[in-house]
Amino acid sequence: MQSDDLKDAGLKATQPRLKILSILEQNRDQHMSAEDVYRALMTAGDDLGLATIYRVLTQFESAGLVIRHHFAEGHAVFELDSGEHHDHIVCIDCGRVTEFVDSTIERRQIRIAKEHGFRLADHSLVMHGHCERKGCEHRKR
Amino acid sequence: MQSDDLKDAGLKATQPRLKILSILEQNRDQHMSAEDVYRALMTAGDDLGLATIYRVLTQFESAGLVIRHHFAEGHAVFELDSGEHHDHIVCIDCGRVTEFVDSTIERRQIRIAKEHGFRLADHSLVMHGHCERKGCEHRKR
DNA sequence: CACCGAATCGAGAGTGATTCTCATTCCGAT
DNA sequence: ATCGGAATGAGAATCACTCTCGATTCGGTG
Repeated sequence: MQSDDLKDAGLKATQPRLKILSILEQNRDQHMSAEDVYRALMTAGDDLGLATIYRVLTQFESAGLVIRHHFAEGHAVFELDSGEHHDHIVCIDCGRVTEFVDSTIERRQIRIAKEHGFRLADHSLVMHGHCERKGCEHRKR
Repeated sequence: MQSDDLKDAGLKATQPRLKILSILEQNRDQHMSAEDVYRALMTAGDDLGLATIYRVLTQFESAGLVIRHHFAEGHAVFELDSGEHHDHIVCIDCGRVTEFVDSTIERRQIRIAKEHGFRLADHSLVMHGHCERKGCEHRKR
């Protein structure tokens, strides 16, 4: 049950938190901004304050439930933390996000960090390109 | 002469642009935010408007004179474009930025993009870690 | 080297995303 | 059911940045 997920994460199981978690689970395959979550809740008939959404998403991040990304500048997007690290390719034209993992790159990073006197804690690799998917119009922005 | 650099980039050699370029050259080893540039100019006795700095930095970026990065969320930082692509490691504790290039990673990225149906245009790899440099206190945030 | 139209500036208002404040409401251990 | 601390919501505030527009500066021209 979801309320247990929250308890396990050390958070009280409040209505707003349950609803936000539920929206994120219903959109596992997407990266949602706070605004996206807000709109999804409105559509579902739940009227939470935007401030609450920002606050809760940040708590979820601290608790390790979600990961925050900054693909586009301007606003952050969130995804449930699947536990498996991965990097992203974002289509410059349509914004679609594809995930991938590459062990060669992962290994090289650790080595490079070490060579430069760093203990690697974390990294963010975002590639930008043009996807060949049909429906992606390479629309000029 | 600097005014020629601007002319070559297709920009009129105005005082504000010359001064901003000069500040960036004096800080080649740093990544400066618009605010940093603003303060450096103030300190040097030049009182430009913040709006001008943002505008000029954006023009410099379009002209290929500088590169804009988003290491920390919140604000962008700029560095003169050396012409050689590189990625970054940022120390979580002291904020120091180290640059590196790794051809293995560069090659893998192109291949991965292709495998996923993308034509790679660009990428951003930022690693975060703890540097071992003395003076870096691992000070808690 | 003074002139003039176009490009550029600066100050301040405006914007979008996010955070803060604080009075009110909700959880959950007792 | 009760109570105290945690959480929420509305709106103000903040932050980084962009826009607007009247004033100023460039630099090619005569």
